[in-house]
Amino acid sequence: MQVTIKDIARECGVSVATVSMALSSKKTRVSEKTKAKVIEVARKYNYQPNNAAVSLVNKKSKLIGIVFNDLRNTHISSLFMEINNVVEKRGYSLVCHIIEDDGAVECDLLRNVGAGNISALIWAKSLEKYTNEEKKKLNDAILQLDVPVMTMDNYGFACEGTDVVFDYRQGGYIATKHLIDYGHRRIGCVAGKKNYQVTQERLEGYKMALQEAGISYDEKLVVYGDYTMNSGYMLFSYIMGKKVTAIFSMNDEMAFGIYRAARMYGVSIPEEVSVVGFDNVPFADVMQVPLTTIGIPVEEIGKYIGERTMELIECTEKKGRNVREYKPQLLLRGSTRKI
Amino acid sequence: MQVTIKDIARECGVSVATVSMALSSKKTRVSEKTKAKVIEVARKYNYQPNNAAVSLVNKKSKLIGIVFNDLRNTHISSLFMEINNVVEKRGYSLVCHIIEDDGAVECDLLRNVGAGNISALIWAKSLEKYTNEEKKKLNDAILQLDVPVMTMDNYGFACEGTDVVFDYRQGGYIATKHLIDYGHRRIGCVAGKKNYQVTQERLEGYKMALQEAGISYDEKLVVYGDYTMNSGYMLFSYIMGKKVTAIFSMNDEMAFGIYRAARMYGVSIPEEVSVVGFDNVPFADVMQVPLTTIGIPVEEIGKYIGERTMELIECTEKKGRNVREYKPQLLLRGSTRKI
DNA sequence: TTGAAAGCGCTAACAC
DNA sequence: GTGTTAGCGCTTTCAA
Repeated sequence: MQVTIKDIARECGVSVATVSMALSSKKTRVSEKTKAKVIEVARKYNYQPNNAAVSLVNKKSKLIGIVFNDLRNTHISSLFMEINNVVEKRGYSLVCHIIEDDGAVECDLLRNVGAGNISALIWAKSLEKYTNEEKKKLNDAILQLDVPVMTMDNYGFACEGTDVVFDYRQGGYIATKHLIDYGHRRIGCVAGKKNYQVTQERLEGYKMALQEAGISYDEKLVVYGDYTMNSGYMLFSYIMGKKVTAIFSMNDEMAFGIYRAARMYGVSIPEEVSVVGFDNVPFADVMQVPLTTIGIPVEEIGKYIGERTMELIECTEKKGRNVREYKPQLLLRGSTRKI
Repeated sequence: MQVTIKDIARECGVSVATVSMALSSKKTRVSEKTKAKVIEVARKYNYQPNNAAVSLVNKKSKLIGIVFNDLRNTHISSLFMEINNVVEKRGYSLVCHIIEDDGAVECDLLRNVGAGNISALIWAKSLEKYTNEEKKKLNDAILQLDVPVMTMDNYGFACEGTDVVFDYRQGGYIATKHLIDYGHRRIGCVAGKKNYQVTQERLEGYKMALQEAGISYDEKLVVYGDYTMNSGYMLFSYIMGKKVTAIFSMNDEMAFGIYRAARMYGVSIPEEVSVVGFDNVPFADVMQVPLTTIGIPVEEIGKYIGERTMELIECTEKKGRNVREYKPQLLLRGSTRKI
């Protein structure tokens, strides 16, 4: 049995209220002497306040909910580590919720999350193309949580928090433009899940670059995967069948799948086909032919999310909702060549 | 404000006790009629019990603590996903604690964890070579938690739970033996953190294989990194300076670092040096020269940990402590060659 | 079958 | 400066 405030009170010959105040970090009217005594006894018994009790009365806990799709992607796990690093230092812990892509489940999940007395929510999953009704349902569920919510996309939530967005459109544009600058005209696109907002944005960038160069858009050159390595692997033969000289892969994972398939089919990168990835995960630079890719400042983003979350939790005045945008960067490596 | 049991009681014209019982999954003596009514109203208001209150009275929460070093390693994040997948289905969530390698911090962390009203703890960080005093302190802190504790190593904790261990010694042996079978006599070892138990075990396997083949152990051929890609990268030139024809890398990450360095130095794998990794992360199979490595059944292990944890939480009778061991497997790919 | 009441551990008025 | 008390939302005796 953990020792409680009551045990300490008894031992010190004071009331529980005094103990509570003495142990509180707020400035109180407890005498130095009593305070010292209480702290000493508390330490002696290795006292730890019961979080459930504290949450119950404060209506807030030291827990921050975090929701994402898949942690196996290095890009996500790096983000996670960065966020955790910040909040942990302030005594908060992340409670994980991993969610498959399905609007219905999201609301169920939120009911669950809401019961958890979290102090904030970090919604790090990709935004999908929701119907208006789905959107409304999700927003209602979020509002009911009544805590600040950070998102990684423009969810349009009406609650306090920040939408931390990345300019995927620009990223798609830069990647494609680079290929065009290298003389490619027939550029395949291995896209991610079609119903993700971030997929559509990258695709717009891709189209924009093509249009700018006077290359007509051919939807046969665009093929949809699911952002996993395996999907890149599976899609390779289709896209090569379209006689492309270059591929824009919407993330590095899929690009790795492409590498693997290329090896299998004996197609060499970049001699026979140029490849640009997206994310800049650490492995991108390990390959025999390092992957040219679009960099995302994950450390910076993670740190910001963590700090902003803490600020929202600790600041009493409401701050409303704002947007913070990060920009892409082309990382030129070995997987693309001029033709 | 979330709706409470009280609101429902008022609306139904019954007492809170009745509502509580009606909503409980245990068999109760509430009339079907009342029960139906209560459930209907609860659903109407989207009622969710307040976890803090439930925890406070039950002394248990729907939270499971999990402690690890670094999630960026695909091997760890896969494990995490598997575990989460199992416990989430049963309504539990994982609360993350990431911890640097330092005994002192561990106990601090545990104090923190203990305050969180978790129902079980999954200690998925590597065991270090502790002094007896450190061991005792850690064990005491663990005992005070008074919840089942799963570990991924032989921590020797005295509490209820399971040590899920992997035969790293055998893994080290198999990896080295494979190299010896391929005719290598001068085999470098890029080890992980020296103070980790798992490092020492792999090293023992390495030595065992050498001895068996009548090759004398040369400690100059063993060099210690920290299991990150970067450390493999940094250590490459040293180990090549020792004129080895093969390298046993204690994990895949470091092997990738070796790949990268090899490319930089223009050393080809496996022509000039054979490499064996350890873990079998998905990327191992992506490389131009796929990495021969030691497989760990991560899915199986993660699933077992999740299920065993749930069993320990839900079963009332104490189950004591047991050990479950998993075995390594050599995955022959392209990074080793006969000489 | 249902209700009243106590209590889980803690905080914060309010009283002394 | 310190103690008394109410109450956070819920479960669980014990009475009715």
